[in-house]
Parts: sequence; structure tokens; C-alpha cells
Amino acid sequence: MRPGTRSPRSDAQRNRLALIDAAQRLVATRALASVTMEEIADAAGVGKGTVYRAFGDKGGLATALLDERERTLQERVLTGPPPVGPGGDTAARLVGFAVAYLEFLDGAADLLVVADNSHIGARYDTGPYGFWLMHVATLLRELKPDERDHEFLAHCLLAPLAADLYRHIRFGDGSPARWADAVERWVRTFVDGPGDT
Amino acid sequence: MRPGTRSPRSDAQRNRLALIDAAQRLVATRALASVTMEEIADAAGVGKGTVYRAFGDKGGLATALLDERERTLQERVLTGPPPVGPGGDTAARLVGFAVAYLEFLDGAADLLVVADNSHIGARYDTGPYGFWLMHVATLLRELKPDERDHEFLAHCLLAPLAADLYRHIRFGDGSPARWADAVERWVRTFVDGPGDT
DNA sequence: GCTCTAAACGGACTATAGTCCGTTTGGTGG
DNA sequence: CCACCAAACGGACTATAGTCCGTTTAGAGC
Repeated sequence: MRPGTRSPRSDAQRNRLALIDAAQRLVATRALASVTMEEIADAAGVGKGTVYRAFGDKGGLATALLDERERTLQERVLTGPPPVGPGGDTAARLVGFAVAYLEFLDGAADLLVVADNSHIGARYDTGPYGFWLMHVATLLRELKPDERDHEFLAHCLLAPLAADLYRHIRFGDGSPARWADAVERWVRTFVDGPGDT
Repeated sequence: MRPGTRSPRSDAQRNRLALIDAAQRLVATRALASVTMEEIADAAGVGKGTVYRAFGDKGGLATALLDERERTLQERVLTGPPPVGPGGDTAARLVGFAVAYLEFLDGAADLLVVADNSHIGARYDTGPYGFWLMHVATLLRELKPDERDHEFLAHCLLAPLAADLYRHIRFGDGSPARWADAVERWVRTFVDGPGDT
């Protein structure tokens, strides 16, 4: 616990867990977008104000619900086996990350859409996005030391992994597998260069 | 006029214009996100229901406000001079398009954010996105005839041009110029292959 | 155990997007 | 010119996110 930060009171902790639990149960059936905040408060047996105190807004709640799944992926990246984890070929790691992230999206797109759209720029302000940005930027730096602005390029590489684009493809004109394939080729073309189709 | 489509009644036409005019005037001062639909209705001297009849929802209004500017860019692409218009080198056309689109974003990001976030998948369902998708897919097909799924790759190339990412960069950690530079290098690396920095 | 206070609570309240439906009106056919 | 009706109108109404503030309570200090 950082100095200056006080650990939350026991009732606050309890309510936070009850809320996440209630929300998780509701979200198992319906998309979060169609669940009202009041419903979640009722299901957890607390008042609406408590939901907002605990999570700030609906996007914050979505982010909290995503937290565990996202952390699993982060651990794979930090300490898991190659190609996603450290140790292997950098280019393969980049491709591996993109593919793994798309798998994660498949179960989380509904939550991510709420998290990303709750306020302007929400996606880019969250911790997880910062983490992926750093990760990708680092890989790009290793891969192309002579380039500039690796962080900007990392934004470009992450952009096709946005949740609403994934939803559009998934429930629109293409199968997830074909989309994963296209993203993989996209990243690979970028890191390897064209010509080796 | 397509058969089966009836031209709108004169009062509807008049009100639509009055609304666009009023909205344009309000948006010149404040971001559309902070202007209420009722305010716009009042400024145009009509009821709120009329706004919704004319535009469907706030996103639809934003789309209508964007229409003219977006069409200007579409015309540049279809009939303008190279590198954006037809006739020049395909790779240069792709890069030219990206740069031109970023310029367009600079004046339109506020409206686009509303248009894109009004309902899930809004960005991808609009006519303009379809137009850009076709355009980029066509260029990619010329450029890399042996690839598959040019349309999916086009999605990947358009993704970094999303309005909220642009806003994040613009009002966050980077200048527009550096961002434009990064996007340009991004597209160029993709079409040319690495190594020719 | 008692007191005191900052933290947390909860639900009434506000703001605003979007709907509904009874009323008005443009314009067409007679 | 009149009658008619589908289209359009408008504003009251609903749904829901998010705020506010008077009340309750955990837990630290004594």
C-alpha cells in the first residue's frame, strides 16, 4: 500500500466484492450494456450511490469485471512460455500477442465495448491499454531499433484490436478465425516485410 | 429518386435544413457532445420529436453534419489530382489517403466521436466507412494481388485512423504532425516493406 | 467501552437521450 | 375548392446514467 493511501473500510471492501459478484452473475446472461446500474445495486443489496462510489461509472465497473481476465493475459506475456511470453523470437512474440489478444477479445468484447465507450478516450486512459502499449512498443524497439516513435507505431498496431471492430467482424461479415488470420498476416507483413507470403 | 421512395414533404425538408443550420451554428462554439438535442430543436424552432424524425439519433445528426466535409474528401479521392486522386502510384495513393484523412480528422474529430459512439458499431455501419473500406481494399488489391481478404486488411489499415485515437494523441502526448508522420511511416512500412527507412 | 470523525451509505434528485401518441398539415385526387 | 390521409409535428413521457446530501457506521485514539 503506497504511503498516503489508506486501505478501504471493511464495509466498502465487502460491498465492492458483492457488487462484482452480482454483476458477474448478471453479465453471464445478458450483455452489460443492457443491465442497469440500479439492477446491479439491487442484486448486490446496496444502494445505487455505492456502485458509483466503488467504480466511478459504468465503464469503471466494466473495467473491474475485465480485470481478472486481462491480468491472466498480462501474466502470460510477462512470465508465460513463448511465443507469447519472453524468451522466443521477438517477431513471433508480437504475432503471438496479437493472436492471444484476439482470443481474449472473443470472451470479453461485450464488456470492453462498455468500458471503452463510457467516456471519450476511455480505452486509452486505462491501465491495461498502457500495459499493452508498453509491451508492443518494447517489442517494436527491439525489432526496429532505427525507427522513431515506437510508441506511436504501437498505437497503430493495437488499433485493429479494438473491441468494437472485433464485434463488427465477429457478428458481421467474417468469421473470427478468418479475422484472426487477417490480423496475424497484417502484423507479420509489418514485421517481416512483404514478399514472403 | 429510387422507385418506392417518396420525396420528403416540404415542411420536413425545411426543418431538416433549419436543424442542420442551427446545429452547425452551435457546434461552431461547443463540442456536439455538450449540446443537447432539445437545445438544437429550440434553436431551429421545432420540437424535439422532429429532430429524431429527421436524424434518428444524435449520431445520425453528427453524421449529417459531417456529410459535406466527408464528401469533399471523397471527391478528392475519386476525381482529384494525385497522389490522393487516381492516376498516380498506388502505394503513394494509399499513403496520401491516410495523410488526407488525418487532416480531415483534425477539424472533425469532435463530431466523429459522437457519430462513432452513439450506438455499438456505429462507425462501421455508416456509408462513409464503407466507402473508405472499399477504397483502401481496392488499393491493397492492386498493390498485393496475391494476398487474401483485402477487405480485412483494409479494416486493419483504417483502424489507426479512428477519431478517438486521434483525439487521444492530439490532446495527449503527441503533436498532430508527429502523429501524422508516424501513421505515414506505418502505412509506408506496410506497403513498401521494412529496410528502406 | 466510549467518543469522535472521516468514510461510506442510500435513495431522492437531476440531466438528457430517445419514445409515444394525439394533433396538425402538405399535397393529391376528385 | 374540398375532402381526405399519410406524413410530419411537438411536447409530455419514460428510461437510465450519474450527482447530491443528510444519515449511518467502521474503527482509531483514549
